[in-house]
Amino acid sequence: MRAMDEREISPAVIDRLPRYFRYLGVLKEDGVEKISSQELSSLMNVTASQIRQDLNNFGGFGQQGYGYNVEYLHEEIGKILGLDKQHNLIVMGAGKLGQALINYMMYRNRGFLFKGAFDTDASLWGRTVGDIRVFPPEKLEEFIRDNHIDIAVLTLPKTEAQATAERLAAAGIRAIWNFAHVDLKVPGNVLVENVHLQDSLLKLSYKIHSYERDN
Amino acid sequence: MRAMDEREISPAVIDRLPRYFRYLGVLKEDGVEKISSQELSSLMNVTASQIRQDLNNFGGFGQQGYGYNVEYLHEEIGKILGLDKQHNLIVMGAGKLGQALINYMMYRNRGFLFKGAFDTDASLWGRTVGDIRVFPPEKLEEFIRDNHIDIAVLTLPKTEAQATAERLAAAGIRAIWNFAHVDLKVPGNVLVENVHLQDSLLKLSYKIHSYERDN
DNA sequence: TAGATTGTTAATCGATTAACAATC
DNA sequence: TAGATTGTTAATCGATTAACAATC
Repeated sequence: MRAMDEREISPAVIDRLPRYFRYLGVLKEDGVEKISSQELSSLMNVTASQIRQDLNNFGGFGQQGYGYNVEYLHEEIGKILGLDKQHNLIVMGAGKLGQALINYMMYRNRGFLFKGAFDTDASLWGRTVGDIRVFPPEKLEEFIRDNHIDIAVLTLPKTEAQATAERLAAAGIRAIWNFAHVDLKVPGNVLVENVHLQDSLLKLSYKIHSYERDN
Repeated sequence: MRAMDEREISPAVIDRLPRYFRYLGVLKEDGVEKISSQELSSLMNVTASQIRQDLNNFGGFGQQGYGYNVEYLHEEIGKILGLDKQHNLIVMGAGKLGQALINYMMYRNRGFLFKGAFDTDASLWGRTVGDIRVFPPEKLEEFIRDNHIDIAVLTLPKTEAQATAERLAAAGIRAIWNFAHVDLKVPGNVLVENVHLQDSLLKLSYKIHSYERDN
């Protein structure tokens, strides 16, 4: 029934967690009360076996002969993802992408609070994006400390990204959501999640040409 | 020396191709002429064996006793990724994210040409983002045909995403770069690459809490 | 030629799927 | 209780790493 000990969770499982969370959220909104691994599997296009294996990495959330309670499972996966905690974010680089992320993510994600943005461009200082103020970089360390910032969103040119990442690490940031077109080198206690948009577009390009070669 | 037959390339390999391309681009810019799998491996934090295996899915690009010519390998991986071809793009949804993507991606990626944007908001029609014009949705099919659009960037609310994807598929689009917070159902000949920003942020959140549990 | 390093086969490791006993 | 479906172990499949012969 339970299985949560100190085993390492595989990256493949972690990759799938947000997707489970997303589907369960939709089911919950639709008023679905219970779901079996078989039903969820046909919905998500994965095997029922994989769903049960994945979930059992974190504990037994289901009930034999019944299935899973949608609301409960959604809640529990939310906790596994850390959504019961609050996160305070800053955005490094208040250019087009930084501004868009503030606007795009701010209201969608309860629990992730954008607290400020930083940019070297003095003409942006004091201005607001959404209702987030842009500050000069020299205020960074103080701001991180005073506002308990744990996540920095990095939307800087690749030339500035590495130096800024190091400065963020030194200032005690916990995690970097990296949109810069480089792989960051940071101390092991700073966690990095990359969104390499160029890489993603290149993959799509590959698929197009690979498909054309084969058909 | 060669190995390119009709074997299926694994998704894991495809995932790594853009990263190889990126590192080789930097090496090339830095004037590095040749590199061995061993040198590249320590740079990229992967095994030399994996690099050689990955590359040999597509052919023998190296030379025994020498290594790989950086410029040549960069060029060849570029071709594998389809970067020798031109792609014409439209953006569906000219909101903050759509606008940011146009500005962010437009000048960085030769070969990917943004041709137009579409939005239901009449106040945007005729306006430009970067130098890209925003059109009303009723012009979509005609525009795709006339401009040989092959990729659509989808930055719409999830409620509209699926219907729009179907319309794009019917209009003959080849691929969708999907930023909407849903998994699209499209015919098998339409290729989809997802950028699920919320999922990515949730993964980062998981890592933070998992790290805190373990330390 | 000798040294270096690829291309490729074989061995290992990890992740997915299948099967089924446990149990609600 | 009988039926259903989980939790979990075992079997399979695929991906990564190691090893080495081929060869520049």
